[in-house]
Amino acid sequence: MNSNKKKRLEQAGWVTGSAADFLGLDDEESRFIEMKLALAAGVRELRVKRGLTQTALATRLKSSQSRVAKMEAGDRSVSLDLLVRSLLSVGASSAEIAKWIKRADAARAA
Amino acid sequence: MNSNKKKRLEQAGWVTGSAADFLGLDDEESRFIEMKLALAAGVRELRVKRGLTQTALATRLKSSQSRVAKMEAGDRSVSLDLLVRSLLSVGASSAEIAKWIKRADAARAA
DNA sequence: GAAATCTATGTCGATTATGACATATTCGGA
DNA sequence: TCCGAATATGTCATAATCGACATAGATTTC
Repeated sequence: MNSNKKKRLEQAGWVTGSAADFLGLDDEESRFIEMKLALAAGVRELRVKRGLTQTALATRLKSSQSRVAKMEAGDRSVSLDLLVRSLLSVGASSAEIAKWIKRADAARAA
Repeated sequence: MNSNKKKRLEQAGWVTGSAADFLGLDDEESRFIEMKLALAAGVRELRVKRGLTQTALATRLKSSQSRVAKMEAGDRSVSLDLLVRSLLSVGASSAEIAKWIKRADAARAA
C-alpha cells in the first residue's frame, strides 16, 4: 500500500497497519486499565498516609464509603474523573498524579 | 480546637480548617478543570500532528466527530476517561500524558 | 471475645456522559 | 468567489456512572 493511500484511509478512520495495530486497541485498553489501577493505588496510599477513613474521604468528595471502596479496589464502575478528583482531594499534586500515571507503564513492563 | 478532636472530626469527614479549606474545594475543582483543558489541548495537538481529522480520530475511538470537537473545546460534558483514551489512541505515551497534567499547574500559576 | 470501627460487595433509582444525527459555521484550495 | 472538507454546536435516547443503602466481613480496641 502506498503512503498516500494509507494516509487517506487513516484520515477516514481506518486502521491500515498490521495485526499489531488491530491488537493496538486492546493494548490501549490495557494501558488505560493499568493507569486506573495505578491511580487507585495512589488514592489508597495517600488516604492512609493522611489518616483518613474511606468514610471521611467520601464525605469530602460528597460521595459514599462504598464508592471509595470500589474506587480503591479498581472497580470497573469507577471513572477516571472520580479517581483524579479523589487524588486532588487527598492533597496530591499534579506532579504526584503524573508520577502514578508513569508508574502504570512500569507495571505493564513487568 | 485540640488536635485529637480535630483528627476525630476529620475522620468523620468534616472540614475543620479555615475558610481557605472550604475554598479548597473550589480550588480542587479549578485544578481539575485546568487538567482537563490541558489534556484537551494535548488531544488536538497530537491529532493534528498525526494528520488525522476529527472524524478519523472519532472512528478509532468508536465515537463521533461531534464528540471529538466537544472534547477539544473542553466541553463540560466530556469525561477525563474519554480524554485519556483519546490521547492513548493518538499515540501519547504515559510520560506525555503526565507532562500535560503537569502543564496544567503551570497554566494555573499564570 | 465482644463491641466498635473500618472496609468490601451487591443492588438500585437518579444523574451524567455517550454516540448519533442534523445542521451551522469555518476554512482552504481552485 | 465558490465548493468541498473540516470543525462547531445543539439535541436526544441510551448507556455508564453516580450516591445511597443494606449488609457481610475484617480489623482494632478494650
